[in-house]
Amino acid sequence: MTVPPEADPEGTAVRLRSIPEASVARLALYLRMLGEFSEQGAETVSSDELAAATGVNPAKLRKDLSFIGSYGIRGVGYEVRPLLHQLEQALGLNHRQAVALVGVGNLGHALAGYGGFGGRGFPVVALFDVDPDLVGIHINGILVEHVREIPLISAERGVTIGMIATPGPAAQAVCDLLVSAGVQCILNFAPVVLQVPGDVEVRKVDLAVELQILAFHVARRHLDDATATAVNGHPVNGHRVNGAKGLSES
Amino acid sequence: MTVPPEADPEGTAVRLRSIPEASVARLALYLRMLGEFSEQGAETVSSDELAAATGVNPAKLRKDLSFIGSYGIRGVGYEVRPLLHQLEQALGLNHRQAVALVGVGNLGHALAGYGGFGGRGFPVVALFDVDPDLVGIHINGILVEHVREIPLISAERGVTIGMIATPGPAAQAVCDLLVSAGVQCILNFAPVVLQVPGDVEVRKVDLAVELQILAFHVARRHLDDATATAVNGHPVNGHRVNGAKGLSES
DNA sequence: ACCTGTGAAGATTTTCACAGCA
DNA sequence: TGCTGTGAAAATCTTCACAGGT
Repeated sequence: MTVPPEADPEGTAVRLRSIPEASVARLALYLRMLGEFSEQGAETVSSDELAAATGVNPAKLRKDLSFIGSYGIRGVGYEVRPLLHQLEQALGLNHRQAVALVGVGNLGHALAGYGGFGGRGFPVVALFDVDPDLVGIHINGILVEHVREIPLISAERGVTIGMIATPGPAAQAVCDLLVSAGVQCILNFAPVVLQVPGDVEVRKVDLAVELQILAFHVARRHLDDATATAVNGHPVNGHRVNGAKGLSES
Repeated sequence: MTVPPEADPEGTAVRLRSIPEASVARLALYLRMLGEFSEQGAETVSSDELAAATGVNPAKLRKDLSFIGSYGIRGVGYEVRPLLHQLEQALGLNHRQAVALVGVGNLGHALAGYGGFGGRGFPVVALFDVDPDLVGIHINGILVEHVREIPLISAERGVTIGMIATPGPAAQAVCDLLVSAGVQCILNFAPVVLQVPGDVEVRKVDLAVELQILAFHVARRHLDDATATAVNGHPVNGHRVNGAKGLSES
């Protein structure tokens, strides 16, 4: 028997389930920007201010926040501190998420030393590689261990997120090891599509693809300019100059 | 006078303009995967094969390819080699794109040494930083120059893409310098929203946000499991498990 | 007067399903 | 038969515009 489509009407948990995927990505953005507002001593922000700071449309932002049931104050805005906590809770940042990083070559080494993780509630608690020259060294005070230790050590240290920064061909095997250790969330920097069970979430960061998307836009722009010039006699400047627009992002 | 909606019927250039943004991102993916198929000596691929390899729905893939006017062969599939060239052309990879990288701290240093760029037609031709300890050193054979040289050197070396890997507070100033040098495409790793003129394209890669999105999914999953277990008596395992592919073990 | 919360319209993207060709 | 190419339906996401508090 399957789960009925509408179990638990008005339940406390269910509202989370219904946050659109696209909104989740932006909520994370709002959270960081709110942190900065908070550090600067702001008590409240309006949707317009926060929207400008994050490059998002204000109505969209309000709708995003409405998904986590936030309470803004009409005529005023949102109280920074409470909103911040609400976002943290919605994003599951109440309990720390321990990160294991596999592959400490070029990119991996940088990620291991990158301050942006630990400071934000994602401490890197384990490093792995296969290279005998790397296994045994310390990076940022953390010992690099052999990949074969992944299952044991991940379980031991309560790893919930795995980052894969290995060469492409090694990624799937590493992924399988992480999954076998119970890791359900994987951030994949390797240029391959990982095969995982349905209860594992994978996100991919693909730098070469990002550049190619940009390359496409250069090419298109040159074509646009050429045709527009041919018709108009002078180049176009089509888009609005960014009152916080146009940087739609994912 | 504005540009007429349908100048150049059947023209070679215009079709490019109409590729949906979401498709462009996937075309880059197909391109890489095709490269691998090609290396393995495949002559043709079906949309199903390529879709499986890239993790995309086959119908979506066919539609994506139809935007660049590709000619597949019914009953057979696509010829790897010609399709590859068509994709390269559509993505603007016929002429090399020179990349300038600003900020060679932790992350930037790794990016500078990352082989995935130069090998794919995106040679890094200039490095910049403000830190006196870094200015003057060589990374991968490239001299790190002072940020103030950005306008001059970028123009000299024909930079078309800028990558910003500085700390957040420095990013906007660096961005302005790149724009003043005529750079129209920027890949931004700094955790800020850049303000740019309308003719400049920015893409953002935000690692902390990626982790937070994952964290959200862990949290949601735990809630789901809890409720599903409560209803079913055992945890759910929603999706298909995806026929054991490949690169097995170590 | 100002700003949130949201129904409804609009735009975009995904998926289906099948005609048509090799 | 097998697989592409594509209208049309469905799903998702964005934007508008305004009711309703403060």
